Amino acid sequence: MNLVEINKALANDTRMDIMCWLRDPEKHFRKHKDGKGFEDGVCVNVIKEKTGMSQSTISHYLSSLQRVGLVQTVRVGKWTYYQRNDDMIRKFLSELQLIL
Amino acid sequence: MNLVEINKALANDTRMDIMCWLRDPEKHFRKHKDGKGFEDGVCVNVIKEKTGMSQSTISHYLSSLQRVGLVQTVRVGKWTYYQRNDDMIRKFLSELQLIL
DNA sequence: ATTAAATATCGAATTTTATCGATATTTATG
DNA sequence: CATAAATATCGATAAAATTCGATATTTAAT
Repeated sequence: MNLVEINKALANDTRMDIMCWLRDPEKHFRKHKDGKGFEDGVCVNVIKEKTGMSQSTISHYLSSLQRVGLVQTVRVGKWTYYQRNDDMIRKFLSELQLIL
Repeated sequence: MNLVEINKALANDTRMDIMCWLRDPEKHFRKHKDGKGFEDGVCVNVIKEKTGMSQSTISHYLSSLQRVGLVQTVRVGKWTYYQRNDDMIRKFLSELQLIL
């Protein structure tokens, strides 16, 4: 875990928003069209719609968040579902608490 | 207090290091040449020496940290002493804990 | 009043980030 | 297998961050 890299990932309004929204997908995102719930996370396109940014940008953002471990993904068919990695988030917060 | 702006300030190894070093100046910095202690903080030049970066860069870094409220300064004669703003740091950490 | 020391600001060069549209890839479906 | 849908990657451009050396400013000491 690299604290500064995680801070970089969170040093952007949209990426920070996404992290917060993913705490409670029901509250923040529209339902998946195929009726699937959010138990595996939220698919890229639904996040894209919420932000209003381009698909490529959001895909890129989500990759960054994944690269530093803040989110996890599952691929199911043609969809990639993104959800928070609460383990890593806890680790990050306590490490930051400890050293800062 | 702007969470994302604070994250940007901490999204750099040197600035993060400085914040950490300032937790315990006695441990991390050489003494001030005029014999002054660290009760008001650490002067720019001593921080500059520790990092090995240029004076202008470190001055700039310290300004960024001050702009977001992570450090406070006192001017005494020709010296500017920088020290942590623990109040703000606490606020930042608990806000981050709360929303992330 | 000059000079010297500490810090801040300016201007510039380089690197990194942000962001898009276009294209490639993967998977499901007719 | 051809097509469509979802996502990922590529290439490009604009904006922001990094970092320096040079210069300006402020204060102390002669």
